[in-house]
Amino acid sequence: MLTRSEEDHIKAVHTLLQDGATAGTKDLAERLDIKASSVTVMLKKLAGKGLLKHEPYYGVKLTAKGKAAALKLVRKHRLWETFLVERLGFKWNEVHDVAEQLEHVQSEKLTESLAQYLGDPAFDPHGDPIPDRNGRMTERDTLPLTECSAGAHMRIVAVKDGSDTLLHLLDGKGLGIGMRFAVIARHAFDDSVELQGDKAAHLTLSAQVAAHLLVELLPKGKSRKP
Amino acid sequence: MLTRSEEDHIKAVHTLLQDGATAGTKDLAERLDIKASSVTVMLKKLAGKGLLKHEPYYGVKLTAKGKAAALKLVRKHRLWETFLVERLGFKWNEVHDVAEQLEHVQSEKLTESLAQYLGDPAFDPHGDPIPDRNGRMTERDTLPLTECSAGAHMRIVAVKDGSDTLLHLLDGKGLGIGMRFAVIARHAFDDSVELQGDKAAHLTLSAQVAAHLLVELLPKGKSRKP
DNA sequence: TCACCAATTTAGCCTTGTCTAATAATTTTA
DNA sequence: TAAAATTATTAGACAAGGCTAAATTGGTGA
Repeated sequence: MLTRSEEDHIKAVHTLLQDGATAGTKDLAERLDIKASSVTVMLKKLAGKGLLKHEPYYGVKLTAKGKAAALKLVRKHRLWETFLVERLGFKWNEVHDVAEQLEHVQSEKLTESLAQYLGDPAFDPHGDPIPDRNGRMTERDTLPLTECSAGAHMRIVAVKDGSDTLLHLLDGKGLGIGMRFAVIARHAFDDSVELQGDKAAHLTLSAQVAAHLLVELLPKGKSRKP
Repeated sequence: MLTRSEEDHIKAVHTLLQDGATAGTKDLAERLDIKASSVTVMLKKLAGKGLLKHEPYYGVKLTAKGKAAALKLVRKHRLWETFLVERLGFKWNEVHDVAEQLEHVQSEKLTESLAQYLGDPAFDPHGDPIPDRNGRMTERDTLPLTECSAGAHMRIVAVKDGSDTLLHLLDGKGLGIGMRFAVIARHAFDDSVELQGDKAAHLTLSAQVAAHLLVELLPKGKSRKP
């Protein structure tokens, strides 16, 4: 059984590694909003419990045990986010803090009942994959919309690091996970992107916005059927 | 903002007072499963925050502020219990520990969204009243089945202090909240009670079981309609 | 009324997780 | 390559919330 702080540290390590960053003492301190010296102490403790390996000035790696613990937390976090959005009517940007609390509730039965209740979803409301009970996630080929060439057909599958203001903008344009578009043009001048939706919907997105949208390419011509 | 331990203490005081017991240092220590000396310290802290008044050797009383805090916790606890049973398929006896964790999640919006999602229930799966957002509870005239005279028509509205074994027994007999019965007989020898349900269901309950069932009397003759 | 028993509090200690300040180790840069 | 900058660790302190042991308080029975 891990304490709340131990769980927070494990998850922070996992998130950093997932993003391709190194998980050094300093990086963890920033992410957890505590001092580096506190992180040092906790890393020692977690290494002692066999959850991670710590190589100073190089970074932390999770052991299999640590990885499993992290994935369990990610699973719980994303299941709760799904619940909050799909059942309780929260907006994308309102769920994080609450899910952060709910993910620490300890009950195997609760987690699995919730998953089943939600229909064992494979992706959360932000489009991020939800690990199954064994820690396995559905893989998808995605790319940022900024790297999508003109003429491509695609579907929006995830929103990266959605801040309040970004989500507000997307809401305003009626954009959401799962929507399909054709890329009409990419303007070299400002890297903005023009999209054409199914129903005469025509949109222009700035490079900043496009960079936050992950899309999945669709076979051409089939603009409707999956 | 209260800490988890502060919340636990406040709720323990409230529960004891609710049951008509006095909330002395020792009683609280027993209920919280900590030592009396620890309770003393915490009571001092809570009194300092204006949540309760402490009269040594006499007992603790909650202030209006303390009462409000306690009712908020009770509300959250019972809403979560309702969610767990009605939506996730938990049994009566499986919900307490999980609800104990969930009740500490801090989010006004979560609480109210959950309440709305559940249809603003006035009673939880054990039949206990759920305080509304202002702390008000629906009142009901109830009495233990042991005090119900022969010939009376009644409905089971709550199960007091349901242990695993009691709930298992009730399940086995097909008994649940909301069911209507006529009291056929009360046997002086062992205080057992005989009940007659709508559909030829005939049951005998021991005094021990009957004492745990709270019932609401129904106008005679109307065995069907509320 | 006095002595005892139970309830309560006080005093001092421990653990967890944090902090600050000082020190050490490593990498970067000039 | 040596100084500077960055990163990490250690040492000592503190707050929260628990514990044990000892002292205190209040009620009660002989």
